[in-house]
Amino acid sequence: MRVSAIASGTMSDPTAPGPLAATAALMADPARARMLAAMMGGEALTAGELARIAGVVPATASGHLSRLVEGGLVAVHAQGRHRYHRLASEEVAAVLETLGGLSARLAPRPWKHGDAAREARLCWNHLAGRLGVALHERLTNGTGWLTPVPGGWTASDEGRTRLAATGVDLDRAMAAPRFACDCMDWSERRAHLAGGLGREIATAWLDRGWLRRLPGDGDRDVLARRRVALTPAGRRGLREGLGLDAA
Amino acid sequence: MRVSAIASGTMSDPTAPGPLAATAALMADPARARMLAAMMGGEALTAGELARIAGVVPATASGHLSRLVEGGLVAVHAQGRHRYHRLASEEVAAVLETLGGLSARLAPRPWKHGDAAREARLCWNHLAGRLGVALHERLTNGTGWLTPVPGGWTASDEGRTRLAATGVDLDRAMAAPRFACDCMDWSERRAHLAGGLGREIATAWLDRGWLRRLPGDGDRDVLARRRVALTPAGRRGLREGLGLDAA
DNA sequence: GCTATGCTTCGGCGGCGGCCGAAGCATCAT
DNA sequence: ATGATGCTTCGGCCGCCGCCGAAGCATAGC
Repeated sequence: MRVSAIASGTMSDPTAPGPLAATAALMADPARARMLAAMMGGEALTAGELARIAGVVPATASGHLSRLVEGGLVAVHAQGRHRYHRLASEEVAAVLETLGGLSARLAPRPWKHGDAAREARLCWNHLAGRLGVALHERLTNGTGWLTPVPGGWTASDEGRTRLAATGVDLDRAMAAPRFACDCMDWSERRAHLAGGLGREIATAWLDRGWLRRLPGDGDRDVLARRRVALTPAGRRGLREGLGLDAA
Repeated sequence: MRVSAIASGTMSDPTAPGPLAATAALMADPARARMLAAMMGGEALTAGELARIAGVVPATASGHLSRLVEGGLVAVHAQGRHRYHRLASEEVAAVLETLGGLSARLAPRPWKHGDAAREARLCWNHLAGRLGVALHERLTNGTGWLTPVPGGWTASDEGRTRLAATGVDLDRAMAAPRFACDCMDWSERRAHLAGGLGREIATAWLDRGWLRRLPGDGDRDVLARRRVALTPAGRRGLREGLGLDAA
């Protein structure tokens, strides 16, 4: 009978750590969590930078990074005497994003960061902060350029035209596993745009000089590293192309 | 200037644990992870049951559960001299699901569980295992009863009719935050159906006796607790209603 | 009342693991 | 070659936390 088959030796040791716990443990250390959060900016960072971000000496950071690489969360790329680290996959970024969102909502602590990083920043590879929320609002409510589908959003013809005119590569956006979906914003507590479209919007606007990265405070502040600002050209482009008046 | 504002005291302590690490730490302990996995079955479990599942004495389990409740991952409901625990929200379940999926893919270790739990089981609130994968296959490939949209799946008219005929409440399924999306199967390494539709399918088929819960091995085996089996009526219903021949 | 059961709190033990400084390699610069 | 820089490995310290047994409450049943 079936039950005896389960009770027999074929079942896994119930006291085994389990893969979930192992992966969670990698994220559970404050220093490692700061490193991972920093890598959510999308760029590859050197071990030294990550050590400073995490607030530990290089020796400690090296150990942490080894474990993250070993655990498959981080990919490393040696170049000269530097070793560049980045998240291993978009899936890792997605897990960190959802886990971070849940954690932020669970922790009722008021958001301590100053307003600077709330204005506009990159979240993984797409636009977040007040600007990201305003864009989401503009594209979905009222204009109908994005219309809801079960798991996210799809673009109307008018929306495609408008977005393409701002330099966004819609074909590449469609090729992503998800075209457009919501990503909860830690600071605004409202949704902004993620998925392939979010990524293409951010890269396109950075490329054409509508957005520029702002220098952070050294590399201590995780959020500051990802800060971006709308340039005058970008402000004009958003008003004329999307009818979005970024205050 | 902006940078000085960040350098000033308004920024959070960069050495603070951070909510992400704190939440991850709650999932990082093997015993707690087993408890959380057990609660993914959807039912509320008593502290004693969870202690046995986790393989620790009640005293230890009590401590773990306190921390999970304190951390907002688990909700507790006292009734008589029992205390029933369940996951605090669907969002928690979603995070566990994605984190578990990532972990399973990262850990290349072969799946140790016997075949029993692989046949058919409930994953959170929807159908998984071989039956879940077969159903997913049937609904998407060939029939086109589910058609892909950016973030998941939508149902064709034919698909709605077919599913409604099996007792699925499509209105309730549509009301969910996600109608239908993929959930990676730990044992099969292939997608099965999650979202509102997945939930409604499982509840409907359990209600009409097409599926029945199987008794697990006491409550030691997490997967066994969630095992279900197709009844003869269910086998017939699936073949006649959906053209799905569940071997 | 008393006893049994479910659960929690308390105290103490032990180990995992994070931290650092020092030393060892590797790479780049002069 | 010689030194400087980036990074890793090694060794030792220390604290956190998971584990258990025992005792303390609460509820249910007699």
